[in-house]
Amino acid sequence: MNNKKIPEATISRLFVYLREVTELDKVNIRTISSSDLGERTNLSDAQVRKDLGYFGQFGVSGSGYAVGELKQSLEKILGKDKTWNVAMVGVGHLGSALLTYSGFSRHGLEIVAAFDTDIRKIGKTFENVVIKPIDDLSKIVAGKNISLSILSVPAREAQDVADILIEAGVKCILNFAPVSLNVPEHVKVKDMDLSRELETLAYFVAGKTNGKNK
Amino acid sequence: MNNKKIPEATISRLFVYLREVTELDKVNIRTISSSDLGERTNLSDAQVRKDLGYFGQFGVSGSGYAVGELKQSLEKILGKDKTWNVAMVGVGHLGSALLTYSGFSRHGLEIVAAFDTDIRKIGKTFENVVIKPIDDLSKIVAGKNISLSILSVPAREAQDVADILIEAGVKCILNFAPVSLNVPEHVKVKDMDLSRELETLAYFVAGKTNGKNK
DNA sequence: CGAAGTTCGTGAAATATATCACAGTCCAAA
DNA sequence: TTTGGACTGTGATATATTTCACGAACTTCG
Ligand SMILES: NC(=O)c1ccc[n+]([C@@H]2O[C@H](COP(=O)([O-])OP(=O)(O)OC[C@H]3O[C@@H](n4cnc5c(N)ncnc54)[C@H](O)[C@@H]3O)[C@@H](O)[C@H]2O)c1
Ligand SMILES: NC(=O)c1ccc[n+]([C@@H]2O[C@H](COP(=O)([O-])OP(=O)(O)OC[C@H]3O[C@@H](n4cnc5c(N)ncnc54)[C@H](O)[C@@H]3O)[C@@H](O)[C@H]2O)c1
Repeated sequence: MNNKKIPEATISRLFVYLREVTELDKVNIRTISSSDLGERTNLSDAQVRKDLGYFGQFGVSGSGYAVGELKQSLEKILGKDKTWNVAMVGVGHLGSALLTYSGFSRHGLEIVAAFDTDIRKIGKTFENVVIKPIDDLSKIVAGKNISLSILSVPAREAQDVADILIEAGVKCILNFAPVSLNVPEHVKVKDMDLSRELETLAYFVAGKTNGKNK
Repeated sequence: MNNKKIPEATISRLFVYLREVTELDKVNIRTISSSDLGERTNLSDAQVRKDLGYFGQFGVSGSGYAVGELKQSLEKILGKDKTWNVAMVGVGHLGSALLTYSGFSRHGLEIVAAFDTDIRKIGKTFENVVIKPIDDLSKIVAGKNISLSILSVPAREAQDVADILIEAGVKCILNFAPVSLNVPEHVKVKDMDLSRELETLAYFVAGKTNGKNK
């Protein structure tokens, strides 16, 4: 039916559609058109239809998409019946906020292991996760079959830790350290460089607005 | 010389190049080729040259880019001589980690105001920033000429707070709440949806790897 | 100095992604 | 049942972004 390559952006948007139809479902809205769904997600109606179109035909001409069905279909497509184990490395300011965040598990993401080098932190427990020394990483990641990781160590440590994670078999890294990580082909990194994102936003409103000369 | 529209992705990468040449400069490397710079940033040599090409000619055929000059040029292009005031709304787990992060100010981003609704938090100080009630937002944002903001309130509150921010004159929102914000044309939102990013990563390694059925 | 070897800058080509636009389908109402 | 209106699904088109590829500029070295 459709064997074209699916853009990564499409997958990412599918999660947004799912979030939206989940909300609609809660308030007993039964049907939604691509244009309404687009409006709610700040996307065009065509974008919505095209994204869904990669995976089949979910809509009904004349009335739109059945919310319940679309929700189920998206959950199926996106593998929402699965749970992902996640390893967290670097339980500092940011790491501990993430570690205590309950939102992940609602999305099937379970932080099942956390690592740090600071002996004052090792052994402490956050949300049922005991912080382990980094030297235990390899064994634990393999043992718990972990393929996702969150990296929130200082920039200077990030590459070393990434290497350890990859060596241990991790396949994805959500990287908060402001460095470009060097990783093999089969490993996916998503950089979450907050400063950079803010600065990029600022760039596009500069001139119109009010950055101050130092 | 060049009046084509510059891709946002290019701007974002420029910050990466700048980070890299800053490091090179520190260790007294004087010259770097586009292919070396690309290697360090996980980009192609052509990409590097094209990105820089939007802003002029910085390179020297046969030897590459002079690190010091490139650094200065990038700083100029990216407005690194400016400082941006940032407002932070929602000083919870995530917000307080961000508030205490020293990395922002190293990039010319100063969190100069923080807001919350929780009376137990109002009045407390983090890194010289006193947490204020949300009702003071409008006045303070206008008074301090703030155009950037970080939104880390619960999802259900996010749209309301965004409206307040926009009404107060903020032009950019770095949004950590997992909701699609509705904003006017002239306001830029960057979603930082951590769960979604992790799930999207997971999607692309699924099959090859080990999500567990619930 | 001249030749060999690098590397840039940049149009042109290739890819990737988003939008358009409309035939075809379905619904609802009379 | 028929008609009008509301929508989808999807090729075709447009736009955006990246990669290619090569002439020209520059460096180095014998
Ligand atoms: N805190 C923020 O709000 C924020 C914002 C943007 C980016 N970041 C980035 O996120 C990363 C973490 O920031 P943070 O503020 O949480 O820093 P932090 O110093 O509070 O925490 C870092 C943690 O990593 C641990 N660590 C250091 N080396 C390690 C290693 N080799 N293996 C395992 N653990 C190690 C430290 O013991 C510490 O607990 C940094 O790269 C920072 O630039 C943080
Ligand atoms: N904590 C994390 O690691 C994490 C990870 C991913 C996403 N997020 C998202 O970031 C947001 C914040 O998460 P958190 O864990 O820090 O939550 P939190 O509950 O710890 O903090 C939220 C803060 O916002 C304040 N608040 C609530 N309503 C407000 C309003 N109308 N105006 C001003 N302040 C208000 C609360 O008093 C609280 O201090 C949420 O949307 C969450 O989904 C958090």
